[in-house]
Amino acid sequence: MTSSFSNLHLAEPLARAVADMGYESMTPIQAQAIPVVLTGKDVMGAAQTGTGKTAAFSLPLLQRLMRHENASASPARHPVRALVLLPTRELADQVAQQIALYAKHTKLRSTVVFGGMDMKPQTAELKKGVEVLVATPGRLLDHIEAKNAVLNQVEYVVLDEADRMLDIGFLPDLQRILSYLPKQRTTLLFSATFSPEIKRLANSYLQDPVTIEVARPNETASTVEQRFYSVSDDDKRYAIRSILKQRDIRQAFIFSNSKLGCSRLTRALERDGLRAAALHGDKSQDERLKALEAFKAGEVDLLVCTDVAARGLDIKDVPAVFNYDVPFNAEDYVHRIGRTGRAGASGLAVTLVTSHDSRNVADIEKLTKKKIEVERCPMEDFRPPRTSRPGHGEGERRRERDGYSAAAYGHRPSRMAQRANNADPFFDKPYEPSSAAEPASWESQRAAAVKSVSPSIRPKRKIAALFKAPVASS
DNA sequence: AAAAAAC
Repeated sequence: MTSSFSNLHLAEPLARAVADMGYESMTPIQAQAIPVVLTGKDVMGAAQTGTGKTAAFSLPLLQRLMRHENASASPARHPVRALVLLPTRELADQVAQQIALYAKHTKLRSTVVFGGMDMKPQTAELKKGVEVLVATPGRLLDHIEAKNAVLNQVEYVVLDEADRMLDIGFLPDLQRILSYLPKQRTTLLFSATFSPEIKRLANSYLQDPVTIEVARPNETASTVEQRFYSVSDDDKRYAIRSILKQRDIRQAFIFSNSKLGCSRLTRALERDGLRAAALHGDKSQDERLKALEAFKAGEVDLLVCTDVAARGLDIKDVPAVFNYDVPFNAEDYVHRIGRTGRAGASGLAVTLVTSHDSRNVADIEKLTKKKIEVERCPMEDFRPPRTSRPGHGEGERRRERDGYSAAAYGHRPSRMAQRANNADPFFDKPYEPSSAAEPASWESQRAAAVKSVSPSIRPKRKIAALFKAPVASS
């Protein structure tokens, strides 16, 4: 076939590194991007997750840097010539390791700097001089301001997970970093997802770019089986345990929308006797790296994480991803489920859906252009009987197992029954697929909510929250 | 509604 690395005529040290790693044929993004990057043009590249984007930009980048590689030990003779920026520390670490492998037979030097670690060893590496610098934005700015890193000779800048790097949270730092770089340079942007707005913004950073799209942007990998299960908040953890058991799955990523939720879920799963570790931004860097390593080594089965782990992390053979919470951004859904089904392997992505997630589910459907069926969750009964409460007989146990059904009891639930059952008529009702093609407007959702909620059983502040307009997004 | 990235 034409898409073999041997047809690329990479410089011998790079070809040898590729052979060392056992790579033979290129993935589509590699086959398309490598020749373009070799020309030195600006690139905007979109490809599905897990298809080898790192090699797609780093191999041709190294090849171009090799034209003037330099064996001298002086930092002045080793200016930073290529800068690779990433949105999380773990990702910077991973990409740096990969680049070091590709460059190992060349004379090119590379290093990585990110926060949460001692500055000194990073400074020492920078002072020795590196051609390729991999970094997260905050720490890089620290090094720039401390004059540890001089970027006025950068020829190539890569924004990996580019849409995240360009979003509002990162943009100020990114702008400052870019202001230290020469105007005359090559800029490469890569991601699996690009929204139209980000695409427009991205184009303002590129000169006469070549756009490479090997798949429809935002497309999910066909190797991932996607399931959406309707559950109540209280049953989420039991749902996960049921599915793990039924599918005979040992390892999985479990995504939570908040750091607190992530920690709580981890503790609860540990109490259930499962081997879980938490990974989120409130953990020390040491704990973060340990959690990741333990998961990679198979010492931990469930990596419970926030979206810090949604993008780019490449761990072999992770069979499943659970969305304990439906992500706020549909783009994050695409990235999260991209942690499984990598490099052509098969994977399972299970999203747990409650009644207040309709809108986000609709957004996912719209973004991925894939019809979503919300199914009944296949649950084994992991729910513990709550015998500690007084007055518990067969009826209560059945109710807790099957959920409260007014029909089954032939009457309307009393307020007390509702509280005892943790039933919340609006927030805890399992998700019901709506026949409406378009997501309901916020106003109509509010109207429906107000109608369905009797003020007498709702605390006042929750009602007030329902009336509060959402903050304008943009 | 949250998370991430600097101390």
